[in-house]
Amino acid sequence: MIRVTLPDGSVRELGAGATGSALAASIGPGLARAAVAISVDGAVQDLGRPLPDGATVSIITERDPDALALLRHSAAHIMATAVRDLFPGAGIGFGPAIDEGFYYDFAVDRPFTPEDLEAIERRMDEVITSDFPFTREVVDRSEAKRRFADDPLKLERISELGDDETITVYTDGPFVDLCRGPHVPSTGKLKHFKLLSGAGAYWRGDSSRQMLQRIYGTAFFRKDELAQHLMRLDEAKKRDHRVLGKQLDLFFFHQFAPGAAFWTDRGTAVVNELQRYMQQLQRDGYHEVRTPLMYNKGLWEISGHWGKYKENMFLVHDNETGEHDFSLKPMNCPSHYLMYQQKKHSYRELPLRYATYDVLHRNEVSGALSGLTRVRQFSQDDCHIFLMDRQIQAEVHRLTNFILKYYETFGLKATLKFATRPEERIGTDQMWDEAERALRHALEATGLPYELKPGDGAFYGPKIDFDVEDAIGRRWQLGTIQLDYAAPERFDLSYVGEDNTTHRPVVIHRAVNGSFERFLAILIEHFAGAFPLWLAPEQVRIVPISDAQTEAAAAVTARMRDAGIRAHLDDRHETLNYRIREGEIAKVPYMAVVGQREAEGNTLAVRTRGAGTKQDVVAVDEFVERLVGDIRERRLGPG
RNA sequence: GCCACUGUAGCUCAGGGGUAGAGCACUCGAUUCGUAAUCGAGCGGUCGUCAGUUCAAAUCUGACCAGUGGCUCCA
Repeated sequence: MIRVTLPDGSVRELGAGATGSALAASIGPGLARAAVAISVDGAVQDLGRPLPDGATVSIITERDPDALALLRHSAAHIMATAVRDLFPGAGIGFGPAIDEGFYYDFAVDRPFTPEDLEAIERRMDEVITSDFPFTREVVDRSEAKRRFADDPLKLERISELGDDETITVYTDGPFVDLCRGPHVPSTGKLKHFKLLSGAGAYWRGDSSRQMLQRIYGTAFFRKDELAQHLMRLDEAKKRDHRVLGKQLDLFFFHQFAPGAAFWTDRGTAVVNELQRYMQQLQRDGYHEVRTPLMYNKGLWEISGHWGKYKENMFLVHDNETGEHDFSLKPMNCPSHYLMYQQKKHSYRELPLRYATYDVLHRNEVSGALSGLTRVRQFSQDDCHIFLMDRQIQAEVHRLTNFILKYYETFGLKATLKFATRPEERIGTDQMWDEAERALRHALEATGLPYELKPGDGAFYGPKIDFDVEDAIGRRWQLGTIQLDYAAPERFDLSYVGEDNTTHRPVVIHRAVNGSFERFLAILIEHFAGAFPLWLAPEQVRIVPISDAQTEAAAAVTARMRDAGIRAHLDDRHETLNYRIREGEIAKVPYMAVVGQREAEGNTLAVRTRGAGTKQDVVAVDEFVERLVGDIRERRLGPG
């Protein structure tokens, strides 16, 4: 007899050697059906394993957050089962559950085609129908090596396992895999899955190692969840900023300038608007500066970039020395330090905030480039703040509020991450204690929840990162507040304190957008191209019904432009329907139609984006006033 | 950088060893219209670049350029 304690505190007696499945069955048939695994003293394990006496257990069902990862891991095994069947001799790499599904890497002699994926899916269906149980077996090292003698990838993994680790092997039907587990009880548990794509992936992510073929897939417990996930992927595709950017005529790329965007007049209007907003927010207490884009290597030697970051810098050839002694700047920080060094600073000036929008270049490897999200040329809303230790808390508090307010303007919900001292770091423990304490206090003052990332800080100081969630639930890391104790040392920065002696300031690196390029990519996808009025490249399109109203419509357009509104007149000799359609496709927030009635009455028939034929006849004055107000307040909408 | 795929008109795409196709856009003409495509005509391409194979290459081969997906969320 054994006794186990359930989550509600009750104790159950079971026969010796009773398994999780037996426990579930003893509680009820519904639970037995819904059970996928069991937590024993906090560790998740297979239902089929015997329960130890005296354990505290809880049955894990589909509703449990851990259950999905388990299902997906099992799905990866089922996929491998199918692949091994269709591609005998395929080597088996890693096959974990990931955030949105699972993958498995295979050593095969050719990449998988879309047809292969379909065939694998069909074979998986058969494996599922067979409802093979997942069985666990503990083996010793030599037995493990014997079992996987024909698979060098697995042998490599086995040789790395520590002597104190239990080596386990899982079998489902014909497929045997080295695996830590746990798994769902049988292959039949997998009902709703889809293979999504195949791609090359290095063994262990190391580009000097063998290239494997990876298959990505996803799986859910419920059919509607899978359908919803697939719909979300589809929605993300539709919102792709690269597609919308072309459609809305915002920017383009050219093969002669890989990784650097060309901004059209429309795109430039949006970027300018973003920068103007940032400038407005930074009117008080910030010094906007401009510094050179290109520097002699001497600067990079001091900053440490020449040693550690050279690979990512664009070096420039100097005709006089014949050497590549110059580099385009990949970051603004050193420029700001040089600017700080130019004068002697009093403690009274601190915190001193230098803000800039300078263009930066980073030589990303060609394969990493992607639309506006990974580029080689970009500009940041960068700011470096020089301050005293005791000012850190107040400054971080101020910055955090600033950043959150900014995101709120776009309807982006932010979450915070707090990264503390890493293993490899500079500075004393006392300094880190103080820095982390100050950051944490500032964080807590916001009243927002934050995630702790121990050991994730920079070597030169702790940091706060800001993640935002967009309209379709995707997360992006954007802003950052980083404390830096190293740079002031390297650049010998100082200020004169109240005591009339020299002190070392601390530097805070702060970015809100990250880069304008990437932020705009996120905004395009977040708004699906339908920018709020204040950001829209074209805010109003004025559409006269016939030539008789062209003059009146032109007068309205001029009137709006005078009021600072980006208004365009569409007096082409096309039908009204045609022009309305084009305006809708261009996602212009408002179309103001001028017919005879409007021209005579000094009104506009306003069509609001997304509102269809529902129109709103308003006086020109009133409409202009309304738009100017909405733009000034940077209201979200319309739509 | 590495692997796979892709590159045909301004855009989206079809075709494919024997003189380049469609729709939209653009130009011109007609239409002057009340809220998502009026009709007709016309213009437009060294088929990403450079080599090679071939009687013949947009098509096959190679190199290069560019784009797309991916390159440990650890058995």
